[in-house]
Amino acid sequence: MRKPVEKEIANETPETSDDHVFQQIYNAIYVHDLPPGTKLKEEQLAKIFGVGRTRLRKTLFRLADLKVLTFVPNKGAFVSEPTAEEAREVFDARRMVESHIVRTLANTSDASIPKKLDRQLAKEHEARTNGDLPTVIRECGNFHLMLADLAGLAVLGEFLHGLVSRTSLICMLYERGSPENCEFEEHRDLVKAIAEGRGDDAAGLMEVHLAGIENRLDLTPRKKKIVDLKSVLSAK
Amino acid sequence: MRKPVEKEIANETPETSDDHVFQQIYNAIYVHDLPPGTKLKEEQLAKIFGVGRTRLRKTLFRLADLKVLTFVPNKGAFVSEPTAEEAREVFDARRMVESHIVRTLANTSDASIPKKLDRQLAKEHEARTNGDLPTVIRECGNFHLMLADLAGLAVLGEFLHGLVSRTSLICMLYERGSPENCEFEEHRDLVKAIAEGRGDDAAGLMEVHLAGIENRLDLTPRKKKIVDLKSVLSAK
DNA sequence: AGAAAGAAAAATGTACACAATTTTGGTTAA
DNA sequence: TTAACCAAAATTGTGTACATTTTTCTTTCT
Repeated sequence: MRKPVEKEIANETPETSDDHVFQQIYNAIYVHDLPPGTKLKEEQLAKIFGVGRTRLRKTLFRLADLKVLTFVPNKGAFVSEPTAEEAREVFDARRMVESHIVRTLANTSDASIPKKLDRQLAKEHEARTNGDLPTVIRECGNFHLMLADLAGLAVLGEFLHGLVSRTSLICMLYERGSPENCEFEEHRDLVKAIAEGRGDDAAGLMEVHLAGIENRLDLTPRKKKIVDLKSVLSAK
Repeated sequence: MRKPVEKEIANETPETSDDHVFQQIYNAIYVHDLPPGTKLKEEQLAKIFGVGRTRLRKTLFRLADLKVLTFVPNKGAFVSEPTAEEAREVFDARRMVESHIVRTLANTSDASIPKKLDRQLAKEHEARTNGDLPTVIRECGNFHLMLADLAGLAVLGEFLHGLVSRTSLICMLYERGSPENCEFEEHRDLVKAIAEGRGDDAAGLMEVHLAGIENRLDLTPRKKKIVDLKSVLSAK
C-alpha cells in the first residue's frame, strides 16, 4: 500500500517471504542475544521489522514449532527454557542421529565432501581466531547441520535442526564455568575420519564429542523455578 | 460467532483451543479419507467447522509443520505427496528411532507397562475383527507412538509422530497389492519381548517389522509426476 | 505502611475487509 | 478444432479493527 517498493530496498536476498524476519529472530536467540524466558512482544517486533502483526505472528509460530519459542495462551511468545530432562533427551537423540549421519557420510564416496567440510572448518576457525563468539556458535551449529546435508539425509537433518537449536538454549541455561562450545579439534578429527572413510570411528568420535558437551553442563535435579518462597523471604 | 456455546457441545475434551479442527483434519488424512494431492480450500473448511478463516489457517500451518500438508505459495494447502526418496528416509529414521525406543522400554522396570500395551493391543485387535479399517490404521499408529510415550522419550516421540503421519501417506502412495498394514502378530511378539525385558530382541523385532512394511511398498524409481508429455501424447 | 480491590492501559486472539494472485470460462483468430 | 487471449470469479495473503484477557497503576480500607 504505502510501498513504492521497487525491489525491497535492493537487499541481498530475493525475499521470497518473511524468511528474513525469521532468520533475524532465530539468530538472535541462537547466538545468545535473547536469553531463555525473554518475552517477545508482537507489536514491538512488528514495528522493528516494518511488517504487519499478522506476518510477524506467523513467523513466531514457525519458531515455536522449532521449539525455540514457547507460546503461553493469552500471555504471548517466550524464548523456550528446556528442562534438564529435556536436555538429556536432546543429547540422547543427537548422539543417536548424528552418529548415524557421520557413519553414512563416511561411507559415501563423493570427492567434494572433504573439500566442503574443510571450508566449513576454516570458517569456524577464522571466527575463533577473531574472537567473534556469536559467529563461532553459529558456524559450529552449521557444521553439524552440514553433515546431515552432505549425507543427503533431509528428514533427519530437519529433526537435527530443532535439536541443535535447543542445544544452544540448553547450553545457555545449564553451562557451568567454561564458555567453550564445540571443541575445534574434535570437529577436525571428525572430518578426518569421514574423509578417510572410517565410518565406525567417525560415529564413535561424534558420540564422544556430544557426550563431552553434555558433561560440561550441570544437569543436576535442581528444580529451577519452584523455589520455596517462605525460606527465601523470611531470611530477609 | 453464532455459538451460544456453553461448554462446546459437552464433548469429552476440555477443548483448550482449536485442537478439535486439527484432529478432525489430521484424522481424515491419516485414515486415507483425504488422499495425497488433495487441495484443502480455506473458506470451505472454515465453514464446515464453523470457525473463522484466521483460526483455520493457523491449524493448516500446524499440519504443514507435521509434514502432513504442504503449502504452495499463492496456491494453498495440499495433502503432502512424499517422494520415494523421502519414503526411504522416513523408514530409515523410524528403524533407528523405534529400535532405540523399544530397547529403552524393555529395560524399564515398570509393572504397568505390559498392561497398557496389552490394552492397546486389544483395541487394535477389536478393530481388526470388526473390519473397521480406519480404526485399525489409527490404532496401529497409536501403538507405535505409545511405545515412545511409555519409554518417557518425549523428544523422540514428537519426531516419531511426524514420521508415523508420513508413513500413512507413503503407504497410500506406494502400496502394492496387499491392503494389510501393520501385522498384528508382529506387534504381539514385540510386546512380549518388551514385557520380558529382552531389549535386543525387541529392537531387532522392530527393525524387521518396519523393514517388512517398507518391503511391501513399490519404491522403484518411477518418476511420478515428471512424465514425458511428448511420448504420452504422440502415441494417442 | 501494606494488602485488597478496581479502573486504566497494554497485549493477545480473532473476525473481517481488502489487495494480489490464480483459476475459470468464454470469445476470437488461425 | 485448437490455441491464444482476456475478462470474471474464486482463492490466497495481509493489514486493520475489535473483543478478550492480562498487566499495571491507582485508590481505598484495615
